[in-house]
Amino acid sequence: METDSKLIVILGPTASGKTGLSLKLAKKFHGEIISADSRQIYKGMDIGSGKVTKKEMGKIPHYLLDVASPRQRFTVAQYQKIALKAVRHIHQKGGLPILVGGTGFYIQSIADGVVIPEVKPDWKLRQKLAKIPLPELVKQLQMLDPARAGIIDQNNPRRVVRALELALKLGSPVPALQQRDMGFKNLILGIKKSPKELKILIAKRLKIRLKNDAMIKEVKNLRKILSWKRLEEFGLEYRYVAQYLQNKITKEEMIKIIKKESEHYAKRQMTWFKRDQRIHWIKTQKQAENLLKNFLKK
RNA sequence: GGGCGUGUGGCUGAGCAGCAAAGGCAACAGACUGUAAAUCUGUCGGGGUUUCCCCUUCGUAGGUGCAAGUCCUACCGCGCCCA
Repeated sequence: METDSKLIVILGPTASGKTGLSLKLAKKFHGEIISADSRQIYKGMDIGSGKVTKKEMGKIPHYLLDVASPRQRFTVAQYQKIALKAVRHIHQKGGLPILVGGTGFYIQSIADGVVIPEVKPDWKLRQKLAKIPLPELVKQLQMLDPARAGIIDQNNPRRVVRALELALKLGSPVPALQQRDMGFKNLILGIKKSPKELKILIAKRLKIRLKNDAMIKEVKNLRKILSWKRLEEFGLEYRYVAQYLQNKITKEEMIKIIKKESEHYAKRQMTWFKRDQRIHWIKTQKQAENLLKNFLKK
């Protein structure tokens, strides 16, 4: 079985069962799991992010969990570096790396080797820019990098600011999107679930997370080292549990909103995934296994 | 029985006599070059030859206006107060 140049990707919307499937496939195919989840990255964010437990992991090595403090902002570029290292490491060991997660951008950074411009976020600069009205920023960008200005979403302050940041630091237009050959072949599996199924799964999962106030306690713990604002930045469970703990919403409202927002999130994920024609959409574990077998034979 | 108030698109909720009718929610679609569970956009009564035209809408029925969701009358439903 030739695995030293291959990568399995398991993706899908939130609550679709990625973790479970990845564990089973890892066991069966001597795989090692690399998380591609922008929240599981952080220490202390376990229940709300749906992180695998030690017990579930068993002997299967996992990477890219708990690699950052939630006090610091983690980014795709950092993710790309560490995750790539993990892939290489597994390859060297003769194992099969399985990239698992729902963060499309993170997956893309590994599976497609997107080249991210080497300009670190300058938070001071961003703070400064945040005070300037958006139309002003857009005008500046149009002068510095007209091509970029035409491409990006001019209504999205976050995008405009980053584009400006690049233009200012680079002193030249942002190069067109580049992809680097990562040197390995991908098999991308997507877990297919209908919106109705997801809705049920999301509700079920939330109930479990809320059991014995486990998730509430988790957020309370995080609050010891994080501001409410930071906590709310994380979105979904973290955002709305934080709002609940601040008495901004009732518990019933919190539950309702988390469900609804998770459904929205699942939809956004699917919008991202839909455009990738390489994804093999599967319904069962058996389908995944068959695809994997074939892939590994080649 | 009397007084006051209210009835708007799937929901919520604005609405000055010139409106297919603000905003919010939901729904549907989409973007994504170091915050990506974040951030942002479009559509959203129906139809068409779709930067414009037509039709049908604001509890029901009449009425007054060139023109009515907006004014008047009656009726029906809902709410509060007095009996």
